[in-house]
Amino acid sequence: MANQTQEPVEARARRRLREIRTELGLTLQQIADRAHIDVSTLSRLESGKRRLTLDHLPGLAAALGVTLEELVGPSVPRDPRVRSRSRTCDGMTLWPLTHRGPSGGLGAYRIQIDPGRNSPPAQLPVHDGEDWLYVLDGRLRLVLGDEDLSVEPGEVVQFSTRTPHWFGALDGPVTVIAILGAQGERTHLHR
Amino acid sequence: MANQTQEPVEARARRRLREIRTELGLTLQQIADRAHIDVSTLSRLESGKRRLTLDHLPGLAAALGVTLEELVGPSVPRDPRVRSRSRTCDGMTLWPLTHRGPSGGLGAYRIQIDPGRNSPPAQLPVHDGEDWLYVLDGRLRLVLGDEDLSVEPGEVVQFSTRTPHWFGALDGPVTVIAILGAQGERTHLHR
DNA sequence: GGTTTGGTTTGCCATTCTGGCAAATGATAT
DNA sequence: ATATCATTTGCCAGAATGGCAAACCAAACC
Repeated sequence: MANQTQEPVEARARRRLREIRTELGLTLQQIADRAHIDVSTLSRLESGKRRLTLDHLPGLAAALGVTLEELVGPSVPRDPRVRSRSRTCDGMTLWPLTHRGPSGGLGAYRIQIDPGRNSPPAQLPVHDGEDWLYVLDGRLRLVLGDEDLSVEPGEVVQFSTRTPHWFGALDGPVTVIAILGAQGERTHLHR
Repeated sequence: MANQTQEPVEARARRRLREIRTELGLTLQQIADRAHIDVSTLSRLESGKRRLTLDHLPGLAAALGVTLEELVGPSVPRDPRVRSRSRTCDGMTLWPLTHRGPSGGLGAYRIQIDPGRNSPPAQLPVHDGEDWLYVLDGRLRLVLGDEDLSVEPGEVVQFSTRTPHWFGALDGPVTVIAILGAQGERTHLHR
């Protein structure tokens, strides 16, 4: 056999496949469609009942929004630590990344946005401060005043929260890193 | 087929296999032996008459003395937008994520740390401000005063830059999102 | 020329694996 | 209980596998 003393690359890739998919809250069907393979095939790939080949990788990596290396590479899995302290509201799950430190009303979060959070309320919140977002996975829909933007993975937006604003999912789950300035309660509605 | 619009990963791996082997002046037999596979199999792998699977890779990479990544190659790079404005220094590549805005001396970066940047200088920098790091990939080595920490993907660290500090790679390339406060030039060395 | 000597490719074939549909099973919500 | 969605499994004709031995191909050397 080709792989004896070494690590089981294929098995690990399989495990990550499932890990990442479930973390993103996606179904076999969704990924299978995006990767142009059959659901049953994907099921068997993940569960080890079918050989995962090299040419499966690009499609699957793209479908999951990760790099090829994240599937085959030797790097460690993801954040079990941050996981426990999450809270959910308004179709988003927030993992606080900062210990509420001396730096005042500023918070950093890893935010997982539900595909369902895809249209803004009639009135957009306005408050003091500045928000900063970095999109890790998925496409973010950002409404800023009159503008309705789409933000792609790897892109960044930064804006004053005095502008009426809202963000959500464009067409699937989204993961962002967010620095939210002035998390205060003095949030007003607008228009 | 699993791979249509994407690139032919398997074909590329095959090509590299042969390229590297011939460049090293090694024979099929030698590599086959080291990788514990049959010569005929290796021949067919290289010439595309047999499917190259994930579990072939570690053995072959080891036999050729290259990393797994060198065979499966650089994945499609993300974020072409941010990519162009990078700058490199001290074994790190920085992609600015903030437009130097009104928020003063605060900068957000996506930082790629070279595996070579793995040991701190004799004197650690000290300056005003606060740094915040979120590890995306790889393991970060963080030296903070007397502590020598390892930070895993998904984990976060936040510290005052008045503490003597340094960060680099632990055992491979690292990608982090960093918010560096007070990027000022008034950096001093310590001890 | 003809032969020798690596190096590489191919014939063979019992066994295993593949892909993709449809149907079964599991899990949740109503 | 029932409807709905997600995941797993049965099926099976056709394709791929592995590994031995034989064939092929060059280049070097009588």
